[in-house]
Amino acid sequence: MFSKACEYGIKACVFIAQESVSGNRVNLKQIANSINSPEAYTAKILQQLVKADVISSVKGKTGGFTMNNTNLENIKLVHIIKAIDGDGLYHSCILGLVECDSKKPCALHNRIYSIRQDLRNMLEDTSMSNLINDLENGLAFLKH
Amino acid sequence: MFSKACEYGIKACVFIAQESVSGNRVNLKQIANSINSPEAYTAKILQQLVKADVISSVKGKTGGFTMNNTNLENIKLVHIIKAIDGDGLYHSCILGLVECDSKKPCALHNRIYSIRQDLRNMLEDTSMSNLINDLENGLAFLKH
DNA sequence: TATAATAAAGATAAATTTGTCCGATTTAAA
DNA sequence: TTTAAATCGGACAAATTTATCTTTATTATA
Repeated sequence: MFSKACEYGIKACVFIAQESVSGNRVNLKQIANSINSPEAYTAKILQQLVKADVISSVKGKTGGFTMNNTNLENIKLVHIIKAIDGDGLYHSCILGLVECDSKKPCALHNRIYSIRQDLRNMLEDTSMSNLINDLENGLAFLKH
Repeated sequence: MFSKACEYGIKACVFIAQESVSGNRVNLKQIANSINSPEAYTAKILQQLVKADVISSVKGKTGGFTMNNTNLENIKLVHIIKAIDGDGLYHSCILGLVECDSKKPCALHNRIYSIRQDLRNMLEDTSMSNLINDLENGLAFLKH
């Protein structure tokens, strides 16, 4: 459903957000460690997220990554996913037709429509603060 | 969401099913043409579907592919998808955790759960006959 | 100022997915 | 019996995704 890169990106963001709340800036090694991801590849993904303004970075010694923690309820899953995978997940035709809409639907268009809509709503509604809450309460995990 | 191979597989099956109803056996060229897919690659996918008993094939001149048309309401989307992509779509963790269930959920587990369940139900409920109906009535298309 | 730790950037490599090609086998029909 | 049209199977190639390596730029601190 998501690319591997996107999976890493989401987990990294949640971790960064969580640490940002506690006032901590975290570096690549800490991130990769906390989400169980390959370090160098994770670095590439973090760069994409910095460019997309989802997270911010500080170079140099004591540098690392943070999220503006006055804004965590405005950073939604959809922002991360768009930055990495684009918005094909609920925009492009599920059967790959170039032209597919309610006027000229593919064979699955109507059957997948509401499911995709639900997915879209979830991704647009779920914020970093929402996700952190579950984590803090031990209701969810970023690694096993 | 689906792999390219799976997209082709679904479209091919619907086309084959539709022709089977009319008593027609169809060959690779007709299939690739009707769903706008690369011929040789489509051949590979059809082989997988034959092995998985989703479709059947006849070799030699006048050979081709058919579906048992007394059984079209029992062939569901899920059978095609399992044969090509496996059942990861609603079985494996959306964030890639090896261990992820209601007892130890990933950060998105609960938020994606019902959406995946809806997807699963749709794939398990939608049969070839269902899909053919829409096609026959001009309510859906396999190519643009 | 020198050093060490960090992110950024670019090149490369490995793995997977997508796609092509060709020969073997099968079968209907000329 | 030959030929032509079809699936099958294996090898190969291209494209994309995932992952690594190396160098450069930046910055805090000893």
